[in-house]
Amino acid sequence: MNIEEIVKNKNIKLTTARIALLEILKKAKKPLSYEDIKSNISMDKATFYRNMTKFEEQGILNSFESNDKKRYFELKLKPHGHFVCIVCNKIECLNDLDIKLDGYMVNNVIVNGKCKDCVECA
Amino acid sequence: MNIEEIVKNKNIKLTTARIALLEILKKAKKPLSYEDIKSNISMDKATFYRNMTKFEEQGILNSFESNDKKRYFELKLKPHGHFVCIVCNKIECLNDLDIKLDGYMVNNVIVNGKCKDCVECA
DNA sequence: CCTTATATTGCAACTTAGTTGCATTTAATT
DNA sequence: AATTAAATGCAACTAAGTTGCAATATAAGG
Repeated sequence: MNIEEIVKNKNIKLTTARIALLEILKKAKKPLSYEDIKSNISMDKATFYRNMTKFEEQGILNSFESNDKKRYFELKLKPHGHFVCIVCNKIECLNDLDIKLDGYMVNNVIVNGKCKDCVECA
Repeated sequence: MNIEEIVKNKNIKLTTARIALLEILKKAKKPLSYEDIKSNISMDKATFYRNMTKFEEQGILNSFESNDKKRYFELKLKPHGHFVCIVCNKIECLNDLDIKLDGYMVNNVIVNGKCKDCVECA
């Protein structure tokens, strides 16, 4: 899935900033925060957050607050859940987690707890 | 389950502030933020957050960041998941959601999406 | 019941992820 | 190329949560 397909039929102007963001998000195998990618882009954080809001409004990505008080963003390519470790804040994708709730629209499932590494070191 | 049972065998000094907090959390049928309860208590927010951290360290409660950038706290009485609406930020308890992951310790499951009301109004 | 050691509290100052206003620049359209 | 609406960068701001420190309350021992 290339960038053109992602933004097809969306109300999105394709600026260089947005293409750079979408490329990075597409390559990432997990949700990213502004902190994660700011060294890879030359873009004000206001622009970053405004673009993320726009992408989310247009249904291109999902976002959620993690336990480190940061917002994480991920393209809506293949739906899957996420595990967030309350000790080390690591985020892992959970591909075998499919939750449906009648009458609700489910965007993202987040499981909070201790990851394998942090369970062992407890 | 009364307050004495909750703090039994925990390293917790029972101050009036803590008793008030535990009473409020026990009565609540859903996770609460500082914002939610500050009008019901006379307590500095530093004291509030330090006590929540202490309670969590002692395994008395779980906490998580919601999509409104606030931290929510709930006593660990009966394990259950939570639905968080990305539109209206409402939090609902999901009592029929039981997720286990091999090797991980699961504390709290959060489902992000649109609640029944916000799906209808979309 | 009074004293003492230790934990807890309140205050105020601070931290930091994210937001907003505004002037400037860029993209899409004619 | 000119027009127009949207996007960008900057700097100032917002607000949830944290920290240092002096004052206070708690639990334990005499």
